[in-house]
Amino acid sequence: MEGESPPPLPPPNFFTPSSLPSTSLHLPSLLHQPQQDSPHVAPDIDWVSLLSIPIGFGAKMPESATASVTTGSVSEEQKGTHKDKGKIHRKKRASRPRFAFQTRSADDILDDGYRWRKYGQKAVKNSTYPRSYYRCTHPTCNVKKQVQRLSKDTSIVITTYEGVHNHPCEKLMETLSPLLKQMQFLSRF
DNA sequence: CGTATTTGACCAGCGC
DNA sequence: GCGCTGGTCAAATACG
Repeated sequence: MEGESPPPLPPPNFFTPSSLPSTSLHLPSLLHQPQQDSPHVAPDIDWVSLLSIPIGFGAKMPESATASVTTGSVSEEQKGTHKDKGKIHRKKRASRPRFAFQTRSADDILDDGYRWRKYGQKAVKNSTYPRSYYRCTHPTCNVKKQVQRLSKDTSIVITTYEGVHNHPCEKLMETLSPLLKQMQFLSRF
């Protein structure tokens, strides 16, 4: 199946309101990241286009939140990782929409409203901390993300998303529905 | 008991 | 061609 949308940019709608409490996203001086690893870091981000995606709600970013984005060329193919009795083989480094950003948080996992299941962890070169691999738990969504703490600045966490969610954010719905109800109620007056 | 995480092994890509 | 490294699987384990 090729359910996912090929457009080479739209990221999922992270930074949902519900994600804010646990993570502070203010890192003014981090834009010049030493890009030691895979993710290339763009010095500037067009959050408007990033957030105005069709899926979900296009959540708002905190005013001065910073992030590093990297996008890759899309090549839909690695779709169904062939499973072969326990041994799968991904084709090449198939690139899908990909972007990384940094957050300052004591917590490795930032709550972006989606549910993630950890499927691996690896020690990486040039980094004191291991990289963790997560996959979206939604059955039809195979978005992945990698989370790695910066060895230089242990308060910084680099999160790399790969792919685009093809489903709404449940948690966000949960969080917002009472709010919406309240708004509707209030708007009657 | 069902679901999520941990962890070691396996495999493919890439550089030398 | 070989070795290194990163990415993924899956069994075992932990947790609610």
